[in-house]
Amino acid sequence: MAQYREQMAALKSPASSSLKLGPVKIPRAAEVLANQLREEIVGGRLSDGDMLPNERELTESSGLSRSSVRDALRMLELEGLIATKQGRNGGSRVCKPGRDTIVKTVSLFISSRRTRRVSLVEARGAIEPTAAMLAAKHRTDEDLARIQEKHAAMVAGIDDLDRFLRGNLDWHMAIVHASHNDLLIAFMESISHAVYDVTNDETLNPPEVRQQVVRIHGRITDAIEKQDPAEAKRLMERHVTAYAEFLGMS
Amino acid sequence: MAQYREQMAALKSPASSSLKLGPVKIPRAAEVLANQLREEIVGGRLSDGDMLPNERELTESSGLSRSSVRDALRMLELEGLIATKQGRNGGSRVCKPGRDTIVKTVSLFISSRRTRRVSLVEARGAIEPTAAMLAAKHRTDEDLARIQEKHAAMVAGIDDLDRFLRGNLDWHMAIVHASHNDLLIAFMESISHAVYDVTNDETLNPPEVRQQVVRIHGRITDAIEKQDPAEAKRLMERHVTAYAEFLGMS
DNA sequence: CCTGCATTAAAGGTCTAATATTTAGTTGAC
DNA sequence: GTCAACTAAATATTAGACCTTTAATGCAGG
Repeated sequence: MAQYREQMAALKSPASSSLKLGPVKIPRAAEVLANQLREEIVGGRLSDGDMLPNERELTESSGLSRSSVRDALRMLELEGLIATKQGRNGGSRVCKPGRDTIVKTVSLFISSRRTRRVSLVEARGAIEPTAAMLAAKHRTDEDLARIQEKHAAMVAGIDDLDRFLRGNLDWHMAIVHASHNDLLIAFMESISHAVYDVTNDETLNPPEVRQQVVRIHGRITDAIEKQDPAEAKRLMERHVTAYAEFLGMS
Repeated sequence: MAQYREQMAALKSPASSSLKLGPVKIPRAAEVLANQLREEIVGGRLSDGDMLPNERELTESSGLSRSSVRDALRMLELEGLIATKQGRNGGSRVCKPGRDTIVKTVSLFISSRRTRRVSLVEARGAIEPTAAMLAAKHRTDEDLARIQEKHAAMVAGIDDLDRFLRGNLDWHMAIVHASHNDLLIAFMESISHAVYDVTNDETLNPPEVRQQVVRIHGRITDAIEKQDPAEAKRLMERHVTAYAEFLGMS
């Protein structure tokens, strides 16, 4: 605790000289501790699956109060770096953050900024062609089966907007997953729900558009089956820009 | 509080029938409150700049303890949905989450999963061509000036690896900013530092590669100046895939 | 032997209440 | 009028108690 107070004091000490300095960040106790623990984790001294000391021990060794310790643990938990379990033999276990952490953050970003439809479609247009190319390059047989299955589901549901859009979403996500690139998967998962919501409208999916979508999806699926990266990318690019232009006109 | 206990009890009530159900999520008091407040915010009943009730009021109206209320506020703060200020007239003010929230999350994801270099470069390869295209389409004069400035800085620092890479990074980010697409900017900011770290190596940037990089950067800058989206995209695509292949060989 | 129940211990979850610190306004001396 | 001291209102932190959950343990009865 004394340690902490010193840090505080140092931060607030007057800059008596004429140094121009930006706004001073005053960290809270919990943040300081969280930073230390985070450093231990990403620095590799604590690895996946290890247990953190329990709250009371941390309280002692840090010199902070239990509330502050708990605040720090909550932060790490929200960051997806630890998972906390109640009960005997419970405690905080280190774990690698999953894609869901990214998805939550980006989803909040999108919905609270009311990101425009065009921005979403642009972002999708950036990710999907590359994802399709990588899928064609790296797909396994299970990946392919999944993609074909989702495509079939969409074709079967072409007359039902909900089923059609659901199948559409699933097909796109199956392709991105087949890229085996965690970052692209996370980004795409983050925006796909928003894209779904924003295109969930009868007028944005008239029958002739659906027909065309199904046709090109089929061709892309084939290109991935044949493991033709360039073709998969080219077709996917045409597909997303075509739909973007269609949206732009409506 | 009584309310909360009821929820708990309901969650644990025996499913007397033979329903198969997944692992039961047991929310904590603070989470429940956080969810309610988050809903108020993203649902639009509280908008950017509004003040939340202070902690004691929330304590009263929620029936929870102050610790739980504070836990909830901390969560929202970490999500970037509120900013809390100490002191008189302090409190929690609603704010839109910024890109930095995404950047932090994704950076943690990358570093704690030890994401492979190739994945990073693939993700960059997805984002940048589209960003270049959008930059050519939507750039302002200030955007262009900034891009040209960063390009000049890189050229000037071509013999100093640090300056070269720093200029490289800045140029790429300037282009992405000129796309005026918040999602692409956030994604690119998230990975650019990692890409920088991962390519910060003399052997990955021999003189002849630097020369070539500068040349094509110049052409891309020109395409953006001339507002030629297709050309900007084509060149950027060639640029990133060329570097990806160079990395793949080394 | 093994099943099932009660007990217990260890951990996190919650509540209360007090104290410390920060910050914006207010007042008063000059 | 201006600056310093004071005051009030808010969050930050601490302390300690009690509650709830969970797993291990032990024991009784099959």
